[in-house]
Amino acid sequence: MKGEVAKLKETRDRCIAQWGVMGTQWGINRTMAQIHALLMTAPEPMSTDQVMEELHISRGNAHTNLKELVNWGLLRIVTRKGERKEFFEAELDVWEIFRRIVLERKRREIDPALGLLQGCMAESKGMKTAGGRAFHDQMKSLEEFVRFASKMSDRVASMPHGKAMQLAMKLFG
Amino acid sequence: MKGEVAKLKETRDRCIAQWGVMGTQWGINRTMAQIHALLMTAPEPMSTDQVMEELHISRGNAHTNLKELVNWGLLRIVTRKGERKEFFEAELDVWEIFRRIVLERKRREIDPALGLLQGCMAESKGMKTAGGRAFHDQMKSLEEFVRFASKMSDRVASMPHGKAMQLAMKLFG
DNA sequence: GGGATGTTTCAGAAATAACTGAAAATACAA
DNA sequence: TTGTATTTTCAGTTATTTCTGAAACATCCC
Repeated sequence: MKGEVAKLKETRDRCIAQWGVMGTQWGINRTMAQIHALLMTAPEPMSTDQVMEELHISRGNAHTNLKELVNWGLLRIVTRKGERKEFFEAELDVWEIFRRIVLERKRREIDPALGLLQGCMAESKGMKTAGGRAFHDQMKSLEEFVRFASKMSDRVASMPHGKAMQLAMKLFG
Repeated sequence: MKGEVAKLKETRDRCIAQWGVMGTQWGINRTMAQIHALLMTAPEPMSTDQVMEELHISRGNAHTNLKELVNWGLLRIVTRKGERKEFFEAELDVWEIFRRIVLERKRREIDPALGLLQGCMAESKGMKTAGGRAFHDQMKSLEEFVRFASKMSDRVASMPHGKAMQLAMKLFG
């Protein structure tokens, strides 16, 4: 019979691999998602070298993606007394993970769209032809909605966990 | 001085090009996003050939992406009496666009993650080692949250526009 | 059937994104 | 300052995704 330790390793490895595959569908790269899964399930912080070895990837790749995850706020850098090496640990609180992802997506996906729509609205303002007015109206309704979505993202992401859940429960039972 | 028609064309073209660039950051391909912008700002339904000509793309590319947008529910196929050709028109209602995107993303991003987490949870159930229990607990808290997010997506996407806005206003006024 | 019109598929080409490995830069300790 | 450990960068390579263009397929009409 297989030992529990071996089975855990197997399960965890498959989890990491699959999380990587899914990452490509979330618009982040495979390695970044794998590192995230690796560290979310690591019993303690890991160094760049440990990540390289575990995932069989190069130093450059490990480094770049670790730092990118730090930028997202999904990993923290920790150091040990007397050691210069950096270790990385994952944010484990699900609400905090959610908040970070919402804010980052807003920044990358919503804000640029809003800027574009506002530019188009401004340029088509006051047009007299039917085509011009139709374009302006369409841009306007999109802009209003995207601006609203932007605000909602901020509001949700600024709520504490308990409050958000309480609210959601009240709404949706 | 530049005519309004020319200016509109310029603005619209830049809008389409930029929407395409942003598409790549949303995890859909450039052409698909461009076609979406093209049709959202088109005064009337367009044929595959018109789309090809407007965006300077091949038939295969136009076809594949038009059909993909139909799958998302962001375009509809319309036909004209006595004509065999298919024309495409965009969904213009912002709430409907939002709903479609939420549902599609849930299907692609949330549901697969939920499946993976539930599998990992099941496999690590009842483990006795500290590592095994920690892994199980982490999977469980992620699973609970993702399952919750899945439910929220469905609920929000099933609300009529008016209701959703009314609710949002009450919450965040 | 056979021709005309339109849609779908797909193998190979082109473009884009991700990764490697090594060199350069940085930080610290002696 | 000099040596060592570590981080960062980046040019070149590899992998993946997207696009093209043409052939296959479908549908309708004569």
